[in-house]
Amino acid sequence: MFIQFEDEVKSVLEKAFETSGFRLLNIPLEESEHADLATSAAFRLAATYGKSPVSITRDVQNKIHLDDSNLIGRVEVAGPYINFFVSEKYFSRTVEKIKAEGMDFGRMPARKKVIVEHTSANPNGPLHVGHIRNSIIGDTLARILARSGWNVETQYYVNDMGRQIAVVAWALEHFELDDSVKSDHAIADLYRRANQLLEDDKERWSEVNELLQRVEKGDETVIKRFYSVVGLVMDGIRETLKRLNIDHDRFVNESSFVTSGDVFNIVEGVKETGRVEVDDGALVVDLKDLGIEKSLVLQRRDGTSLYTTRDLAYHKWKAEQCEWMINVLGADHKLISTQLRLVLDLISVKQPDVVIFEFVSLPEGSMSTRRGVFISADELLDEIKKHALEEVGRRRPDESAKFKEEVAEMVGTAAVRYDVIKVSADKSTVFDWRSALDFEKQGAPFIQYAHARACSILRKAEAEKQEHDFELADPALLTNKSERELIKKMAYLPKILQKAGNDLKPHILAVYARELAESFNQFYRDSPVLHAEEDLRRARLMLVDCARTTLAITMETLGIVAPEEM
RNA sequence: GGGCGUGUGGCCUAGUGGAUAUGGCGGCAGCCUCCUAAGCUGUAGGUCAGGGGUUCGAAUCCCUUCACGCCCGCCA
Repeated sequence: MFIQFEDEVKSVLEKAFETSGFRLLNIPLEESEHADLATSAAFRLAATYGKSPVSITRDVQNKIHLDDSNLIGRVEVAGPYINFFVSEKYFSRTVEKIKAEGMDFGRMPARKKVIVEHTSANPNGPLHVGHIRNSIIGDTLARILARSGWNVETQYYVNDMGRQIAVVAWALEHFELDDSVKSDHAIADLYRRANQLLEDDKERWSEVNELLQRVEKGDETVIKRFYSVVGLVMDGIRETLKRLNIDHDRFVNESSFVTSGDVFNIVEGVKETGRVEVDDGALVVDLKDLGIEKSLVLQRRDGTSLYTTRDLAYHKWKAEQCEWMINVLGADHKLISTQLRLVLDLISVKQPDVVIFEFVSLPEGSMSTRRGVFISADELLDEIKKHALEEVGRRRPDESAKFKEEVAEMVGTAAVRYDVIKVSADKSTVFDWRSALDFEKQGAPFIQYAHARACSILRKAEAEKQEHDFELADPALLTNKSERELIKKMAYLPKILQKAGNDLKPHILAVYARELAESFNQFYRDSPVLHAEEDLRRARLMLVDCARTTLAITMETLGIVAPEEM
C-alpha cells in the first residue's frame, strides 16, 4: 500500500510543480520522521529560479490538490519541506488488502526467468561458516525474487574436475577414508593430509597433474573416481544445506562443459576476438584496454582448461535459458568475476549480475579447508541447537520433550540464518562462538516470538468461541498509536521486497523483519485484544491476524520457520 | 606497489545528498493478580577513522592520509 501512496504523492507533486511553473525531472521523495513522505525539491529549484526554497514551497503548496487521491490524508509545509501524511483509508485498505490476499500479500505479477547461482563451494570438504554466508545470501535473494514474481531457478555449480578434486582423488589412493564420520568431513581430512604430503614432497604433484590430464582427455576410470569423490562430498553438503532450509533446483557439473565440447568452442570463440595471445605456451586474453592490467589465462601450457574457461562455457549455456543471471560470490572472486563479465561481453553473451560478500574469518585468522582450519556449518548448527534446547527448557519447563526438540530446531536454524543475513554483504565479519550462540539479542527468535504471540491470541479467541467473522470487523477502530504504527509497517512490506530485490540487498529485509516484530510487540503491550469491548476486539483480532500473515510472509522470505508456539 | 571493499558510542550494526544519526549487546533504573517477560519502558554513552574540498545542506559526493579485509596469469 506504501507503493500506491508513493505513486499518488508523486503524481500530485508533478501536477503541482507543473501548474506553478517549475520544471523538475524526478521529484525527490524522502522517508522522514517528520512525515510519511516528504520532498525537499524546492532546494534544487532555488538556484535556477532565483527564489528562496521557502517561497517556492509556498507557491507549490497552493497548487496541491488532493481531489483524486485516496491515500494522502493531508499535506503540511514546514519551511522548504512539503510533508505528506497517509489517510484514514490508507490504514483500512492495508488491513483489508492483507486480509483478502493472505500469504499472497506483496507478491508481484509474473516475470521471466532468473537463475541464481550460489554456494558452489568446492567439493573437498564440508561447508564452513564462511560458505554458508554465500548460501544464505543466495537463498534469501532467490526467495525475495520469487516473491517479486520472477521464475527463479537456483543452481549449484559443482567443481568436479579442478586441481583440488584431483588432490582428493589422489589422496584416496594413499589414505583410508574414515567412514565413521559424515562423508564431507572425512574427505576434508584426507584433503588436508594430502596437501601436507604434497607440500613435503613437491615431486608428487606430477601424479596429481596426470590425473587432471586424463580427466580432460575423457579417461573413464579416472572420471569415475572423480565423480565418486564429488558425490561423497556433495551428499554431505546437500544434507547441511537442507538443515539450513536451502534446496537448489539444479546441480550443474563443471566437467559437463568439457565433455560436451563447449569449453573448446568457448576458446575458439574468444580467439575470434583477436585478443588471445600465446604466452609461454599458455593462451591468455588481453584486457588492458578494458581497465584490467592482468590478462586472463584461458588454457594451460599442457592444453588443459582452467576454472575461468569452464565458467565462461557455463555462463554461455546459462544465458541461453534465462532473462537474468545472478551469481553470489566471495570477495576473492572480485577480479575474476570482472574478467569473466568482460570476456562474456566480448563474445556477445549476456553478463551476470554479481553479488559479492566479504569474508568471514576466525579470531585467529582466515579459514582454510586445505589446512583444516575452519568451523563447519554442521558444528555450528549442532552447537546452536544444543544451546536452543537449554533455552527452551529454561523458558518452557512444562512442555514435552518433543515440543522442546521441535522449537530448538526451528529457533537454532533461524538464528543462524538471521545472524548471517542481517549484516550487509560488504562488511567482513569475524566468527565468534559467544555471539553466535547468544539468543539474548534481537535476532530470529525475537521475530519468531512475535509470530507465536499472534498465533496464541488467535488460538485463544478460537477456543473461547469469540467473534471470528472479520467481515463485520471495522478497521477504522484501530486508532491507537501502536496500532497505526503496526499497520504502517505492514503496508511497507511490498516496498521492502521491491528494494531488496532491485538492489540485491537481502539484509534490508532482515532489518525490516526486526522492525515489524518490534511494532507488533509494542501493539501487544498497548492494545489488549481478548479483553477489549466487542467491536474493538473484533477489529484488533483482525489486525492480529494480518500481523501474523505479514510476519509469516517475511519469515518465509528469509527462509525462517514461523512457529505457532515456542 | 596497484585495484576493489570496509571504518558509525566499550563491542556489533542500520542509514550512501535533506530536517534532532538506527537498532542491538553490555551498564544503570523500572514493568508479570492482565492475550507466552525469547517481551516492554526509561536512562547514560557519538570529533560518523583523521585532514582538506564541493554544496543552501555531507556519515553519504570528490581529494588525501591512516587502519583492516580481499585480490593482483597457467589454483579455485
